[in-house]
Amino acid sequence: MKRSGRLSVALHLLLHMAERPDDPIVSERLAEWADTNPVVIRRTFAGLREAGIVASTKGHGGGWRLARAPADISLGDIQAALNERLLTHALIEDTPGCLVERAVNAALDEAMREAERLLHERLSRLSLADLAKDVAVLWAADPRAKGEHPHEP
Amino acid sequence: MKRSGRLSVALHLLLHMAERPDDPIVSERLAEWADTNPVVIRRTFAGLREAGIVASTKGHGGGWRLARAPADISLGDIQAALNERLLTHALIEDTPGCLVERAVNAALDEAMREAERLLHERLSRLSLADLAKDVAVLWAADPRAKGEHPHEP
DNA sequence: TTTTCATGTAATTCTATTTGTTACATGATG
DNA sequence: CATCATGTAACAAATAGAATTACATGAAAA
Repeated sequence: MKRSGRLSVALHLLLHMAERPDDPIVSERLAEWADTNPVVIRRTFAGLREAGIVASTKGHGGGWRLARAPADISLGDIQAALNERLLTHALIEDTPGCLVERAVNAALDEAMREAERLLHERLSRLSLADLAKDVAVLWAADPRAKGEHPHEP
Repeated sequence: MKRSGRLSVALHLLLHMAERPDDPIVSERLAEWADTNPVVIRRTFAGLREAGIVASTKGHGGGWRLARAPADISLGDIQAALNERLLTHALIEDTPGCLVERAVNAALDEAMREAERLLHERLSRLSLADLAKDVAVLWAADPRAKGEHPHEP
């Protein structure tokens, strides 16, 4: 597989950041957790910073932390901040002269937009705090699984 | 742009094939219309043939034609036959040990599946005949536009 | 103030996916 | 049997995304 995608990676890391709101985490550590490169983290998180979801500080003791409470950060916010394309939007070209192409584009575009709208609404109804609760439920159901966590001390 | 995508290309060509159900169209001509290569057409249409949407014949007078009436071919059928991925399905990995990753995957997967289901239902409610009707409406609204069609004799 | 640590970002390389191309086999028609 | 068309495999090219390198900026500690 490997179908990571920025949204899932960001969610994973943000949830870990939410576990310890007080100490910032450096890009290098986040990169280890996500099995990627620190620069990729900075690039990805740049959008989150602009959206006011995370804040970064330089120098000693610096790193990344959440800028708002987990309950105030929806998955929709995160998705929008990353502007990752979740749907393909398979249109033919900008302004086709062919009437058939125009009709195809119109139909597909409308269907895609509707699906996109649904997806965004659904993601907007979930917050980081909700997901953290899901994690707690999983943990209660299978306490041993916490040990399987590959990146805890 | 150039965001073609197999679905939009296939729809475009199928609609043109629906205009003249009686004479098969060769891959080379379809390729010209879609501004691509004949082999790409054959590859794309192979899925449609397996799904019983189109039929191909070899030799003189051969080519591609619709295998069913346009009213019996839904956009959902076509999309399924092409198995083009319209949504990104951004999951982390197959079976993550980390509970956080599992919770993220569960939430995203459910949202994605719902959007996918909606999209497929919506596409399944539209047939090629419906789109052909849309084309007719466009033509009535702007009769000159038929002349802009780049691939008519 | 100088060193160290961390982010910010541009530029480049790597890699995986998709698309396009070539070549040739198979089958149907005249 | 010559021609036309699909069917496919194999390969090349283009693309997009990710990873890497390099260096600048700023903050804390020494």
